[in-house]
Amino acid sequence: MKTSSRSKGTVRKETKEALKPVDDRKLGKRKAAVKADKKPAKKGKAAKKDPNKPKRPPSAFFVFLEEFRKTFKKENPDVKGVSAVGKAGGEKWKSMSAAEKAPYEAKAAKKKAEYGSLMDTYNKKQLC
DNA sequence: TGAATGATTGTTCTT
DNA sequence: AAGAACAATCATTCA
Repeated sequence: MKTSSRSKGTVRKETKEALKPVDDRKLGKRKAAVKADKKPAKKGKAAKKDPNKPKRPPSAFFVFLEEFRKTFKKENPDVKGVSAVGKAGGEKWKSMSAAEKAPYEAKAAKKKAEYGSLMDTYNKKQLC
């Protein structure tokens, strides 16, 4: 459903240039396919480049995943690995309708608002 | 023993 | 406009 969730207005029309740059991500291996190859998602600190850089708020998908993980693990206590929940969650996420994602998006929207505030502070620091 | 990885999508920043 | 990077989780795995 591309129903376009871009109701934000960021891109009003942009003609047909961004009609669909690429949607065949194949979802096979996001590692090198989606991005070159950089995932310092270590446990310590992934990006400690900027001390004031606020962490990005969890997206609607993450919010849903957070709750989904509990349910999934609860019904599948034998599940091993985060990829299992990730795949299951991603599959279900796509199966969900906009109405179902609404509450999750609402939360994500709120996070974005708070993140915006932090960004303002971060911007001031960067501004020298 | 300890640190790193893998997998999901989304959002946001940076160029 | 387009690309690149990172957000959480947790069992498994390499040295």
